[in-house]
Amino acid sequence: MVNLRDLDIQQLLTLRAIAEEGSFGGAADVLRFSQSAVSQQAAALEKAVGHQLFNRPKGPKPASLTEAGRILLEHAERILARLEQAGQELDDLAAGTKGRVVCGTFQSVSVELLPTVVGQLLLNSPGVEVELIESKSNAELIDLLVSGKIDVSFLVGPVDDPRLQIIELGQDPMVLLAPRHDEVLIGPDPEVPRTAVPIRELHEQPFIAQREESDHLRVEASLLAAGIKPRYVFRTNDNGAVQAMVRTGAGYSIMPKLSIDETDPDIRIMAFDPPLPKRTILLALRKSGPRIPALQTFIDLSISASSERLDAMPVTVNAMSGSV
Amino acid sequence: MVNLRDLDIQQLLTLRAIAEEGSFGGAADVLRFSQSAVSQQAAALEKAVGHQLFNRPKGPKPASLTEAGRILLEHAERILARLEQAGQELDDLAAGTKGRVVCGTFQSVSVELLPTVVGQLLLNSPGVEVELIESKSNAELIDLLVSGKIDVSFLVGPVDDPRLQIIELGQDPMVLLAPRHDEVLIGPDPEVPRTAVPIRELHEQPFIAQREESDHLRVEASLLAAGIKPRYVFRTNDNGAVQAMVRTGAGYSIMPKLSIDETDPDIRIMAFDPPLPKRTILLALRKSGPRIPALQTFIDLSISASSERLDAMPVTVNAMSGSV
DNA sequence: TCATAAACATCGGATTTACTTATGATAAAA
DNA sequence: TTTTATCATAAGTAAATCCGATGTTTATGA
Repeated sequence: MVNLRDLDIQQLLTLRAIAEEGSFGGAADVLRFSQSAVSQQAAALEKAVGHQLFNRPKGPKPASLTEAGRILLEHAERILARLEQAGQELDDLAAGTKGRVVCGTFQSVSVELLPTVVGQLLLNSPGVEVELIESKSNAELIDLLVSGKIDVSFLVGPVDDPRLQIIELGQDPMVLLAPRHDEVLIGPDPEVPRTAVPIRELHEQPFIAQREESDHLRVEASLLAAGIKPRYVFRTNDNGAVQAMVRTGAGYSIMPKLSIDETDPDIRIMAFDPPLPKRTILLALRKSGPRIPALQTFIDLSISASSERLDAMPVTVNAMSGSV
Repeated sequence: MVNLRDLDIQQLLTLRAIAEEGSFGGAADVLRFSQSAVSQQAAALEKAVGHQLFNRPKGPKPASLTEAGRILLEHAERILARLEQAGQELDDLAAGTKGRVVCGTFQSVSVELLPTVVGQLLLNSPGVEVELIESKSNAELIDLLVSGKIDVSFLVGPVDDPRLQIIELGQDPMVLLAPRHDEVLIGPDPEVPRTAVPIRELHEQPFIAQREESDHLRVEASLLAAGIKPRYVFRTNDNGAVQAMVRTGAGYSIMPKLSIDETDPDIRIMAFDPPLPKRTILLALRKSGPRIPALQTFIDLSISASSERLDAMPVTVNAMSGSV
């Protein structure tokens, strides 16, 4: 049996060239080798496959393939074509028109930000595949990222991992969801509804809460610190359910703005006075390793989509001194 | 763009092994290389394709493929599979269960001898292809044979070409075709028809002749030498037409026995007294070059079929002294 | 018939490639 | 901190590969 390791792509190229040119010397010319080299390659190939591949009529007559040579050539053509194709696809990858991006995400990002990004990406590069892996846990996403199972991930800040490159996309404020025609928190003049609600008015009001979400725990802590204790009338993890409950007037809810379906006409969104702490939304990548262009496009689109949907990051002293 | 010549089948095997084993060291073990060799091969492959193919997490963590690596691996799998297949087909070729035999032939052989041979060959080796190239000219068949366009050819002897190996299959006698119920040449007693006709009785008899066939020219010369001049009433090159004309009683014909459809019930076949010179039927092959097993089978079957359908070769003095 | 040309094989030598072994570097795990 | 499991790198050597020159064979043409 033939041992694959003894074969060589150069030998297949030579086989093809000899078949096309009809002579060793001709093949040598197109391959930019000496005739001697082609002769030696041909001999080596024959030795490797254990069959005579070429008829070598003595004297000034053209060489031709034996039956074994024809069989091998057929396969060689396919193999060389596939190598070409592989090269082409790698080129496409480099050009950003092909590739697969596996992205870690969590619910509030999945609702609107991510669909926008993915939609724009696929619009311009139909050859690109995007796979999403959703998780509630920052830590799990970081693990997947570091281990290479995903290429990029949205995270909730702060994150400080030396293995990761962090891009701060912006801040996602917590907002109050109220029914459209609510009369309690909307302010004295229904014609000019308030855009911010004093948080002390929330005391003892009925609330729909997310269950065990870290966001929610942080919010609760903030309210408690201000001496405010909401009254929870329902708990669920389903964002849509929360929104539906609010719509019916069963209670209010406090949610990250990103999670909300802002097209819902029966819902009013209001800020807080004073504002609750905002979540920082991050995009994280491995520091090392290749970054395919499609991924870079994904990152760029994420940044631009965030600038429209998230609050800007607060300016830090360091950032200020960095410019000038 | 990737230069195919820089790629190497060993590198593809290594790529696959690394992907399967999840580590360079593991791949080295299954490939029976040192870890260093695998590392160098991986680096060389990456350089050749111009993309990083492996994620190499520092420390004791498994290596994985990058997107480029996955793309290349997909193609590598196909390429390796095709190499396997090529090896398998070459093995089949060596075993005689696959291959293509291109055979030169001429009409009288094509009628019955060849179908028998081909039928038996395909019965035992369905993977074998047989292609027939028919020509009237011995010289043309020899050219095709020497130039490698055909692998083997039936010829009419004598042939003495130093480039060819000649196998004498047997002798094909010339026979007289008469209508079944002929009353002229069949002899005095219709119940006991003669099997041989004295050639002098052919003088001035009506004959159907083949046009310009070298066989026929030889026959005519023999008859003329004996002072016999047939009367030609029809000439055609179509054997079937000749036989049909004879059947209707339009005339007799002299044909090589091999060309005749002996199953025709309306035709009587008779020898000559004295016999006309017989044609020697040969099988010719190139002296040099590989002979695939399917071809050898073809040769063997041709010899055995000929021994049933042709007269044995006359024993020569040389052949006699050769034995004992 | 003899020289020429066209084809492939082979030899010898230089260069390049591709292993192996040994060692280094890194980070997780113990 | 030490150990362990990774991969990378360096140095040396064995092998492969290529070129140039030359040899062999056969058809062609003078």
